[in-house]
Amino acid sequence: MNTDPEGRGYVEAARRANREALEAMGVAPFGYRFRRTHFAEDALNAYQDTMGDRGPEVTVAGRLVSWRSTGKTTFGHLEDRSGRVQLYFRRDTLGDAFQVVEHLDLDDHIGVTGPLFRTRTGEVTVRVEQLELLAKSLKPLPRGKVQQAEDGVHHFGGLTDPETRYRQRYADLAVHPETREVFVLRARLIRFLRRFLDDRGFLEVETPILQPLYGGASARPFVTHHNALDMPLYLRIADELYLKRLIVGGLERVYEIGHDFRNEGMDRTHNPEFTMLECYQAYADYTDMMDLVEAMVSGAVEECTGGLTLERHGVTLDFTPPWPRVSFVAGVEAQSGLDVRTASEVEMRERLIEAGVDREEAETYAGGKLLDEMFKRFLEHRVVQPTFVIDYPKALSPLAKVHRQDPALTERFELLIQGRELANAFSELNDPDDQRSRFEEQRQQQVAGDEEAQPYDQDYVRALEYGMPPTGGMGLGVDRLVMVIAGLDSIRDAILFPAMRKES
RNA sequence: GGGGGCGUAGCUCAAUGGUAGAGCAACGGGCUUUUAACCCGUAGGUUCUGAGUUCGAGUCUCAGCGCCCUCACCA
Repeated sequence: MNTDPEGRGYVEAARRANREALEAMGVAPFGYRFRRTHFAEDALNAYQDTMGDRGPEVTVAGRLVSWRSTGKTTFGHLEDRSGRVQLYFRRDTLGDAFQVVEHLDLDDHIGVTGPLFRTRTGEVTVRVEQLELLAKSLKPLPRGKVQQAEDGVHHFGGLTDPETRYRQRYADLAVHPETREVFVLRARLIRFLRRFLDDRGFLEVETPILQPLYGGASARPFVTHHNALDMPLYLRIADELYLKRLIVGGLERVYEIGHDFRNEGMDRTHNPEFTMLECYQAYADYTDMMDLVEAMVSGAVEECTGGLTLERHGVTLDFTPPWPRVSFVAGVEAQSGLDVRTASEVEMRERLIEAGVDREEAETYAGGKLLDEMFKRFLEHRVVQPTFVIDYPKALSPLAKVHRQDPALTERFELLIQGRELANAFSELNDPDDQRSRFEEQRQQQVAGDEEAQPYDQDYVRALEYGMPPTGGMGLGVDRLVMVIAGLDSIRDAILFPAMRKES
């Protein structure tokens, strides 16, 4: 590569030469402000065919996304957040200003003014009479060519490398309107979730992200250090215990939308920091939370897509309530032939091995882990349509209340869609003595080497001792809901800046 | 963490172990209604990094870095 002293290539050197040429003729390469009268989309709509060659004058601003010079004439497209509009630059219209046009580059930000007309090929276009350079682009975006044909939009080249798309999300967004659309949809979804809960009397709150003691889920935390206090702090793995303290405090209905942090593996459905919605409702139980989730998620799908069905990989997902409710025990038994409440661990392990689990691996399963494997193997991945799996075994659910009709079970449900957990909810355990003994169990597991065991939170037990009303609680993975609604296969496509290794 | 794949021009990709190429982008010239504009010409490379095998490595071997897929764990 023929580089200048700063290590840039010849392509960038050419843009810098253009910048210098513009500065030499008194054109500032970076403006301060610009007032537009129309977005691109509005400009297109402002033209009527009866107007002929002299449509209304518009002032638009945006980034140059295409550029075709034919000598004394140049065509290009300007893109703003609403879309694109074609620009037409004529030497005899612009006079001396045409020299500026000759030093523009693809990706520059400009503002232009002029009347609308329709070209010979039928496209509504701005005949540029005034031009202002707003920001010079010194580095070309990795832009492919786009051809709009009758059978759809065709892409030629462009930014396709996933690593570059995530690391340089700004370039991905600048080049791909469809990427911008995902995050517009994400914002609309979160706005809907807030409004939904606000309308039902839930109070939005903020609880600590830096915590002296983490809890509320089983996961390994990130640890940091507070210098002034000289003590370790943990990034929260869940909001749960703080939100329930607020229920004790009488706020009755609270929710929080924020980031949780879990120091675990990353893959297509896991990012180390992710967005969780948790909400808690006093005097409610898990059946109330099921109604809430059903209304909230189906409402979100309708808000974002206009309908209640989604096409995903050839399957139609139907969000029309009510959704099927399958009991954990019956669902696993239907596929495995075993009732997990009465079957022996040996029987369950043998059944898993028959189903294809490695024998050596299966021999290590016991207790809650074994039940979890039975669930994963015989139920979870088979659930495609929105479905509530309800009444989980007690061993799997240390924070949930015991089922009022079966002491082996808890009042808990998960919402599954496409074989994935989207939400998890309980009738919350509010007996402080019971909670204390469950923390004791966790402490023993921690001593035994379980790095995900939950630490004993004495302050939380103290709060429960003051009396927490019966409460229904729910947590929902917002990134995963975005994935479902936007049809994304990787959580990285639902997060603007997904976690990446340090760039070398 | 285990297994598999990939890394070449600004972008997208080629190249039997034998002179590293193409399209687009860039630069120069031409063209006053084009739209993947077109025509003529020019330039552009530490083939991810480092060792090794070889007369000779983009290609083969080893190590490292990064990304993707997959399995395990977790939402």
